[in-house]
Amino acid sequence: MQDKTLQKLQKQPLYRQVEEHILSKINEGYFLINEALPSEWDLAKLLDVSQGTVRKALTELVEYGILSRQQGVGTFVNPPPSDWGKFPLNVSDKSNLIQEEPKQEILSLSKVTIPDAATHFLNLRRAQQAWQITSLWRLNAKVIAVDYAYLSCEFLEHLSARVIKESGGLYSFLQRKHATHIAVKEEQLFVMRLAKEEAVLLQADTADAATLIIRMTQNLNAEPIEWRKRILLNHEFAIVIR
Amino acid sequence: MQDKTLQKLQKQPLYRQVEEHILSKINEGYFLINEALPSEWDLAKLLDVSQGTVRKALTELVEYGILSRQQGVGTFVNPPPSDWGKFPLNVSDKSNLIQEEPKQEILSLSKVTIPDAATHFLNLRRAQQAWQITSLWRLNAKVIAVDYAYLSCEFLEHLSARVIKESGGLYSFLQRKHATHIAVKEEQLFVMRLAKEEAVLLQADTADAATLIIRMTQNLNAEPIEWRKRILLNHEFAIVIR
DNA sequence: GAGTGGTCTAGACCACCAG
DNA sequence: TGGTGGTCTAGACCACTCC
Repeated sequence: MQDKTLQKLQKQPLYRQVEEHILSKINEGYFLINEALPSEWDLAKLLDVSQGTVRKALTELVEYGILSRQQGVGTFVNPPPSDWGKFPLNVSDKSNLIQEEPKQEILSLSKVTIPDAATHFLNLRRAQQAWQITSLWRLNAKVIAVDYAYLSCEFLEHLSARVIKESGGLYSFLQRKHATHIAVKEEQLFVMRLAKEEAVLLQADTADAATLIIRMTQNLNAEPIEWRKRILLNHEFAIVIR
Repeated sequence: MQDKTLQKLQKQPLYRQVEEHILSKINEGYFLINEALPSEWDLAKLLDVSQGTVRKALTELVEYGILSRQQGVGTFVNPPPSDWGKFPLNVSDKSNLIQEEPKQEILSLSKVTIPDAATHFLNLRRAQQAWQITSLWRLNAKVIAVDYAYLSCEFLEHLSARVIKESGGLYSFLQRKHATHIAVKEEQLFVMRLAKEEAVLLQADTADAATLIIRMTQNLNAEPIEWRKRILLNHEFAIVIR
């Protein structure tokens, strides 16, 4: 029983260390997206722990949405989540279960003074600078939502719309390029009427009803990453919560 | 190794049988609400399984929200969930984390022809009869939501507003009196404008914006139980999703 | 039939809480 | 200090998938 890669006798439980190890291998590109991991027994041998410990680690990563399991086949690395989030839209036709995810278009990226509402969650001071990423969401060519994401400039010094697009979204970019796996901490939903600015962007009437969604995301160490505000026209589409 | 209460060599995994056993003991009133269960080791001895198997069963019941665990203290039976659901409301004051659950008032209970939208989920035919339970929800005396719950009459032959009130809500009633633990299968959220009928009930203006919530609930065997429609005025309160 | 995930055991030790 | 939940092991067997 020799310590090979994991530091036993640490405050962190062994299975957490196994999780960290697997995550870092994913980040390094050693375990590839949509590819199978080594079997539970092989991982156990590799890391010098029991299969049960590997199993517990994999179970948590499956619950986080990072891995998928198929009995008799293997355990696979999921692609990074999209910026839309985990609640798909459901076209409310007669019991059609057509669930779709809208397409993102990044409108702009810039440094702005952070909105007051976001300061507390991101641990920033009032009127400090932060990245603002504005996106438009389309379902079948129709604009259905606008989106303002805010991130601390200290956390991310360099950023451009191009690299985010190339990665396929902010969350994908953070996972691929900054080894930051993202998790939603909380979402808050309000009804509202559109202000002029959003009505123009959404090609809708002022005073139309919409859903205001505030999303707060963090990394797997529960450190705040992003505060996002979305205005969604879900008259004809349902937000599906499972 | 004698089979005492569980039937081993069954298609169901042992830990599921342990779950069933614990649930039935809760339903029988043998394990009391807010009281501690026997320790994992005692349960293991009692049911003639290993502590690991008991542990896995308890873990699932904790995830369902039926039990709570406290390290070093014990495992406790939670009170049944309220009809409000698992998403509390958040007063949107300056980062006040005051989360509150509104108070329910049952307005009426009657047999009606079921709305078309609910037939598919409840496996009923069009224009069949179903129970309709109408509730009003108040936050600090202010009316904020109306609620129409539908249940199959075949599933529940006898029902009255009084017994539901006495139990503290429909879900509580189903758990206490019908051994039916309830789980949300899916919720769908739309924005809408108030129709006259709801505007009156909610003491709001016609054409005011509101959130329409469709909730589908099932028992732990994934059989459909209830289809519920809620109209919520969440201008000033957020629905909090964790 | 070989290989994978899924279940189960018996026994050990650790971390936390209460009296 | 004794009892509880939390972690970990080594080894066994089952259930499923694919060749």
